[in-house]
Amino acid sequence: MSITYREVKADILRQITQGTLAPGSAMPNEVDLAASYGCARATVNRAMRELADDGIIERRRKAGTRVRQNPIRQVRLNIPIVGQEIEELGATYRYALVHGQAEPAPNWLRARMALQRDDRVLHLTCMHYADGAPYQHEDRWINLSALPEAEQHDFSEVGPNEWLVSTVPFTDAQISFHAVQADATIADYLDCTEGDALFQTERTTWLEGRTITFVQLTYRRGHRVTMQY
Amino acid sequence: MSITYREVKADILRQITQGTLAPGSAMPNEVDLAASYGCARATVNRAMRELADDGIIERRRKAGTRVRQNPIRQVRLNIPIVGQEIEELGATYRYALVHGQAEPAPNWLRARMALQRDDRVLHLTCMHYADGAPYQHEDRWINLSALPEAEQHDFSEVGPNEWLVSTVPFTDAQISFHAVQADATIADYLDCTEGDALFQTERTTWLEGRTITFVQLTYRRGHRVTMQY
DNA sequence: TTACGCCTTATGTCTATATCTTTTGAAAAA
DNA sequence: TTTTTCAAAAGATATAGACATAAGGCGTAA
Repeated sequence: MSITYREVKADILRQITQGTLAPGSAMPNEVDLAASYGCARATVNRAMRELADDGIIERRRKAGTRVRQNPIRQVRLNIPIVGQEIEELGATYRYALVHGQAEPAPNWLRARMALQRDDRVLHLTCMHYADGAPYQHEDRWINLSALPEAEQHDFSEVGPNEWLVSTVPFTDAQISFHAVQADATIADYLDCTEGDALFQTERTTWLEGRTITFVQLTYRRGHRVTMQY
Repeated sequence: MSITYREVKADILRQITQGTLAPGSAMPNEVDLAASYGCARATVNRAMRELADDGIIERRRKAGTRVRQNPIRQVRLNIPIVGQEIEELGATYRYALVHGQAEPAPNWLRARMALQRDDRVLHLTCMHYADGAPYQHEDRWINLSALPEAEQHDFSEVGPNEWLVSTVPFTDAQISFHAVQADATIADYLDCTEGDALFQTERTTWLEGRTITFVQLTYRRGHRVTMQY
């Protein structure tokens, strides 16, 4: 077999990292590269397409391909559901429903979830434990107009996150990470001190333009999200 | 022209989201799909490959392709350098070097950066401002054994991050996000109250197995990292 | 029954060629 | 000079056919 697209990709990357192909410089076109590697143009194309996707090079029709001045640094971040996250740590997962009640949406939440004036929400408060110790506090609101079956569902055994991903998979979401100070309630749940700095994730989820759910996930003290690139 | 791989991808995705193809179910093989779409196998292959890459379907040689039971939720997170980040907010960026000194690596850092006993590091403390207000505090250590030219460089005008990405692009890195409480020093720099919960990023960067730099980036109060998927 | 190894099959990849689309730069028109 | 138009260039994508590779499953031998 002749040269593979992986080898072409690796060779081009090597030339870039070793400085043979300088940042900002133009690269030969696909036809010429294919000729010099002695392979088909499609093979070069795939290698170049992946490098562009990785943020290493920049491609423009007619203008050609050039090495990016500064490579785009990007990571892929998996968003696991908390049970899996805990079990991957090698710990035992336990879930508890703290509180669940259907109620009219408060104003701040109506704005946040883009709800109508009379929309009702299911407010759930849950705890997730790793090896018996508090791991994550979940404060969730589900839009009952968009997902009425949530009101009948029993969340005492299975967490709302798990139920939602199996009931409405393939949603869109916006996620945000930030830091919050533990208030007395959260400190109590997460077994930490009031005022502690905690890592919090907020997530709003849509299905076909309708807001399904908004959730605040507050992690135990010292939680980290790590990534490689 | 006949059907495109994008259309095939969109159609398969539609079937999955609409439930025609149930989660966990096996899909027809590429040859059959190509026949039913009236296109080449390569076209179907690209559509399916991208769906697999998106975490929607699962492919295994011989075993075939099936719809994932729970789609993998993943986001792509760009790691901008702080100047760009601030300018994208529409604010004016200003940089200041607070402190810079070459010194022997303290023990905790030696462990963290996997340094030898006698390795020296350049310790830099910098501030980044958006429209004149504190935005980010940078505490950085550069391994002088790996990057001796850093010692001669003047970091009073251009931040170490910018200098590093142009001097040693194409590095590997591990990033971590977490929350910290502002101590008196940080509170002073970031113009917040001691004890405030702040978002912090830590990053260790390698080049060919050697640790280049370790940095702690502490953001102003209320900083958020947001993503879509 | 169990373990090993072959056969088949589905995906993975390459080739060679062709057409489509976007974009740039130059020529032509105002 | 400025604007419009157009052709060429380069990447984007499609096709048909071929071979490569991994792995499930079955048959055979221990």
